Amino acid sequence: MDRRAKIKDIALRAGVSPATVSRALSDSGLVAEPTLSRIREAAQSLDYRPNVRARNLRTQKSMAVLLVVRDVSNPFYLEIFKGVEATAREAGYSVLMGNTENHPDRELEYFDMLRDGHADGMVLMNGRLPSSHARDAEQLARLPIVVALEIIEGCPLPHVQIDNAASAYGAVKHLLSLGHRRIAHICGPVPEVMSVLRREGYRKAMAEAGLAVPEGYEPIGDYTIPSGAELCRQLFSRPDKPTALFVANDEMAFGAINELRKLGLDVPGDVSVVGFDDLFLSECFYPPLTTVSQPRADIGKQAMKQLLRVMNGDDSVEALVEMPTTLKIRGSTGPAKTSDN
Amino acid sequence: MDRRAKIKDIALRAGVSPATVSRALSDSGLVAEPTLSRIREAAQSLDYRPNVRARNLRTQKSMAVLLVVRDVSNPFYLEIFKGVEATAREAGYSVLMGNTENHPDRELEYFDMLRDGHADGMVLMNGRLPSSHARDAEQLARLPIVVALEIIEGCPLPHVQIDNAASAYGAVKHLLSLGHRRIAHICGPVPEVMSVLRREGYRKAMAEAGLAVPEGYEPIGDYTIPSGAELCRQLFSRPDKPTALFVANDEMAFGAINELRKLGLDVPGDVSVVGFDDLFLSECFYPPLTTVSQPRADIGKQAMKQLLRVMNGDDSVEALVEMPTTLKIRGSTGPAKTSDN
DNA sequence: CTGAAAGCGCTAACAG
DNA sequence: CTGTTAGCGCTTTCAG
Repeated sequence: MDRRAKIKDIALRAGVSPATVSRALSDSGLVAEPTLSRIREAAQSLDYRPNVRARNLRTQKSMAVLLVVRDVSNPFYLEIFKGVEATAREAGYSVLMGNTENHPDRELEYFDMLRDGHADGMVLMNGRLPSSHARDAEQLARLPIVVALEIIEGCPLPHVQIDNAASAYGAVKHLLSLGHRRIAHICGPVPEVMSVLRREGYRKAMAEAGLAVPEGYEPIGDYTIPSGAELCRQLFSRPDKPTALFVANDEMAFGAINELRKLGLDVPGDVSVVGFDDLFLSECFYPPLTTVSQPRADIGKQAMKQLLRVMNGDDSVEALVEMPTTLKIRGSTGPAKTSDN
Repeated sequence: MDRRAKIKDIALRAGVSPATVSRALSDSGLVAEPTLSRIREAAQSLDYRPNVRARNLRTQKSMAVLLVVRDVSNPFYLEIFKGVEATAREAGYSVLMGNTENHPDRELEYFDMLRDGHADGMVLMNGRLPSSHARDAEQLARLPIVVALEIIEGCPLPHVQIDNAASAYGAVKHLLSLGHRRIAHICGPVPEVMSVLRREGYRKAMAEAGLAVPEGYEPIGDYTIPSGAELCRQLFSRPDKPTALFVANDEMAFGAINELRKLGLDVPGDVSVVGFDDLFLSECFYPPLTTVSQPRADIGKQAMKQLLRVMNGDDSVEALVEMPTTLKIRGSTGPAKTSDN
């Protein structure tokens, strides 16, 4: 007996029809007791396992979801993976990794996978839609997709995100409260929404404090370490050097801090730095980075939860779930030197 | 026309049989030219996409592989994900995330998924087998599984790994060449093979240098930052404080360095530290960490390549692929103080 | 509560 | 080169 037992085999052994076996094994409650346990025993003794491919065809489901990111090797996603994976598992879904590398072709590919039945739903963290899909809002809204982390403007799909502007605002407020006045902002790749929003928060806090943002105080980076270093160097070659930096993500903040060290400037003695994201390692960096912490695992969980609702046709889907951030005040920020005020 | 076109629809429109359509669309080369393009056009105009679920059932394949790790949120895996994903994609496979959290139940679960046809193969980075499978080597060897990164002793499956002992040996040699004599080793969770091998490399280098390893110079950690900090503190409360540390992974090395800072010791001025793994951020850590760099993306690629061979019944599968490591010498190691010799 | 029958959409013999 | 036929293994009407 080498081949896998199928439902038919167990029907034969239990002396019932395949249909009954199917019903018994799916806990439908439609099978009576003497039969039920007979079937279960037969299944057990034959070491039966349902063939998912057959089931998938019949039910037109895959019990899998697609988790699409720009770059699987970005550490930022790690805990989101975990959150999504945990929630998906619980509901019986498995998770397919999608990696777009910011290629429009690949972005489209995952939409196709959805269409083709590779997966039943998708958590999209890609920040944009394939152009072919962006047009028709009606049709788009019907797709089983939840947008997480990133924000796609004017997109009718449910979103799970943080309040980027408010979080940035809070971070800058913190610097202000420490007495800083010359606060520069190393910005993300505008015009991406997320970067724009974080910059907005910065501007709002500055404006409220009655501070003008000097020309060139908002250089634009690309979220990478070298970019943070480079822009920091630029900023500190100015006559009006900042005493504090609000950096749009932690990686650029790392780059900036290392650059400051090279310039002989102490953090936070000479310059305070606030990041955004709270990466693994931001805490054990030296100095420990003050940063806006996103509840990444929860974002993953929420996104998957929403997606489950979408896939179940549950109408309690929320168009927008906003997750709270917290400013983690650590060692990279300190009071402004009084001479600098 | 709302419903998806199926092969039958396009057969109808092109005036051929479904079988011919299937052949045409799969580039089998069995369809002649006038027919071929007619079919392609029909498919195009109907916006046809094959239903993967039907195909999967028919072909008894899933065109998916399972990538099983202990903890998806461990940054170490990031580039491996990328390597596996890239190679899998190229071959038309998608990648399912598997996360065991070191639970035997979950480990088994993924083996079951393989059996059940969720995936056609598995890259196992879990370091052990479910007890139910460990017994029967014959049967195990027939499963489409490649073990990567971790080493499972006596397991007949193909492995893709690095030479842990030799890499550790090289790391310690580096410290020796800098004049260090009191070199301690913060060890991983023995008796796990990987930790044992790294310790072996350390011991070998020490022995060759004619140095005895003092009692307690090889404390055992669990690869986490706090564990590195704690063991470092212990080590430096001894009378015979080390002048150098070889730490079994980068995370514990981070913990150790932060602890040294707290103790008022300079790295590398007072103490040199070598890590293992070369994480994202090890380079931008302060001081930049000297560490053994594993070619993670390549490990992922190789593992997937081997798995493709296994799944294709290709007999060129190598039982063991050993990937080369390189010692990245950065700022956390320096010459021993002469007074310490 | 159980059985019979139909079919999900595709591919692969087997003929022609 | 193309058509016919027969399932892959399961679930789900529809009857009884």
